[in-house]
Amino acid sequence: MHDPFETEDDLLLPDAEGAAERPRSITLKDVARLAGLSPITVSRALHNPKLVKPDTIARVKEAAAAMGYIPNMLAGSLTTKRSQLIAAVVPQLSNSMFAETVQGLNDELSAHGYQLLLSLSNYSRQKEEDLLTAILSRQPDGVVLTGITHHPAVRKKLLATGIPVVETWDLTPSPIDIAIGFSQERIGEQVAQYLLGKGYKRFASICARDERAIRRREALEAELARHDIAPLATHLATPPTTLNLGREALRAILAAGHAPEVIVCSSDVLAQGALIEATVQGISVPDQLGIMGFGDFDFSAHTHPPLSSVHIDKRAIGVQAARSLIARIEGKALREKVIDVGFRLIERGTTRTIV
Amino acid sequence: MHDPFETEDDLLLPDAEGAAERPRSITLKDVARLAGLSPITVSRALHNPKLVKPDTIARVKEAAAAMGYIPNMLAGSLTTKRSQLIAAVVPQLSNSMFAETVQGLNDELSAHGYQLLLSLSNYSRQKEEDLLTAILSRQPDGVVLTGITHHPAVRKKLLATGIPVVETWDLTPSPIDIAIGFSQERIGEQVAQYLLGKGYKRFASICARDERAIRRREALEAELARHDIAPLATHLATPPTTLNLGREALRAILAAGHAPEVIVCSSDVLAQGALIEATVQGISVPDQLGIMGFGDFDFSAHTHPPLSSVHIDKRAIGVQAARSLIARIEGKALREKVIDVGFRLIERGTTRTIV
DNA sequence: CTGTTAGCGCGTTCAA
DNA sequence: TTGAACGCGCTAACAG
Repeated sequence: MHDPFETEDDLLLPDAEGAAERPRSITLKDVARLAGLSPITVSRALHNPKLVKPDTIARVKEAAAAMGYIPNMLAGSLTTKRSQLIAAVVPQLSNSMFAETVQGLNDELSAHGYQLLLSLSNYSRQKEEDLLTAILSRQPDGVVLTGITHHPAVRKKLLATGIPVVETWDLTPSPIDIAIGFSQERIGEQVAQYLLGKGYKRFASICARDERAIRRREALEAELARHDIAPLATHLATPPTTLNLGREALRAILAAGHAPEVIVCSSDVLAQGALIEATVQGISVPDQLGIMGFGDFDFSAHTHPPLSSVHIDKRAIGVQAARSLIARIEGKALREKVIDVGFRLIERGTTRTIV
Repeated sequence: MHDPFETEDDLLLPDAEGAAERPRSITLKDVARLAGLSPITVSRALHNPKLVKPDTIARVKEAAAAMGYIPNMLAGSLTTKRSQLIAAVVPQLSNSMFAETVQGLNDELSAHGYQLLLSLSNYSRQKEEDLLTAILSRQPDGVVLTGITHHPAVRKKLLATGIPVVETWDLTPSPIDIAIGFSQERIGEQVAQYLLGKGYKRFASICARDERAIRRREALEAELARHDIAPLATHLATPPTTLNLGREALRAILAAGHAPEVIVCSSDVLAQGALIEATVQGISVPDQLGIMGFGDFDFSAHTHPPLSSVHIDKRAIGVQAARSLIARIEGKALREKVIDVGFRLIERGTTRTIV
């Protein structure tokens, strides 16, 4: 097969001074002219080869390659009403669990010919709403949101466009369209029960200023309350949660004179920070202090001692979101609009093993 | 101001069965009709208000809000040839330094009204090339790539379109368009010199199978060779680099009977793993074993002992990439096509302080 | 300040 | 199996 570029020895270099004068781009028409066909035949040869004679296809492909033809999807999507674009809004990428979800989402979308338009809301409802308008103006085939609480206009706009939507990292009986996540409340409750079962009585927590983390903590405290236990202290940390925030939080809690038996963290990153701080201060974990994390990061099994945590399949949330969206776009009926990916308490070395 | 949605009590719910029948979307024409104006006036009122009388603008805005009008950017971009879209290709997001760069890129782009089309290449040149075609078909105003080595077709296509391009995380005298990064070679060399200066003689390394990491290691070994030192062992790890990979690597190196004085890691994540493994094995760091990381992650200053590392401003690479691209798009002349963001050796507790 | 005309590049629809 | 006409929704260019 011949090199499609061998005749191109006159490539234009981008212009260093001022706006680059882009060469007028090659269109379907140009290819058609070279191949001696009509534009529509070229279009079909490229996207719907069954309708075209094999040698015509060959002629088209050769012409397209020779000219370095790249289709203009803006124009295509304008007619077909399909953009092959999925938009996702997550709070943050640095130091967050969402990077894994975005990775999963991307991988699955990519495998199905979709592309990802990514926006970061920085945990701001207003920002999310602003982003959404810009997003919808790109006519995405689907939208992935983080969480279930949004600016009221978000729900309204999304319902008005009728576009498939997945809300992630949480569950709700009344999703905008589809929800894929897990119950914060059940986690809080089960963590409480687990730790109570271990005989812990004096609780503290280090919690990110993140709506879901807060709901988990509230559920935990509610369960403690049912056992007549009030938490000693809660330290709030603004995301992104870093290891140092965990260290500082534990330091602050201890400096305030609290002596918790166990400390519940809203992220393993914070938990690892607490673990290091405890180690540095000569507090033995788990003998003198238990530490419970969240997220089961891939470092969590390998700290010393390894972190007890709550496992969430962060990647699966993204993969599943992509699948549901694609199914919806392709008109397949969904088995369920609310998918619970669950969670698993992981007992490791930072919580005591004997009661 | 009146609620734009209060008259909308007939929102269509997405159809659970089969493809959603989307309501025909509201266009500029619809808004124009309601406002009693021509479409172009509405367009101007929305995007070029200086050309329009204030009360006309008010009428337009009211009509647009009442109808829940969302512009169709595909159509707009088709005419203007400007998509307000920047495409970025990075190898991975999970557990990688690129998440920070993407975050910086996004934040800066977002502040200037651009959106981000994100693709992940999984360190594959071929995948990058495949992605690029899909990317270019969206008519992005600019492209951000990771690294300076690409499939030959990548350079060709990019030059042919004349689109602004930034290559990141590395430097080269001959970028496709713009390069923003740092010199792998100088890092390898300086790390070698720094460690030699500390009196280390027996070196091992844990290195990701990543082109840039490998070049850093090679530069380090070249510098060692100049001092007649051959490294004892190199352990290669496939990205994403996890803490456990670092632990395993150190274990493997020791099990093979090597007794390095210092171990150079291509990422702080690996370094932290090595640190933990050393601690677990009762090897005192830095007394019996020095550990040098790379990347200066935000946990690195807070491990115990804190990690010596090479600081890279990962976020700045993204921010700077956005700025250069935007400048280019707006036709401003760039001061330089190759921007060295530099690096800084950070001496902390995992390398010995006395010679 | 506002409107008319034309066309961006493509795919749907209908016809041959 | 191929083609012609048309329109997707918008804005540039020109007019008034």
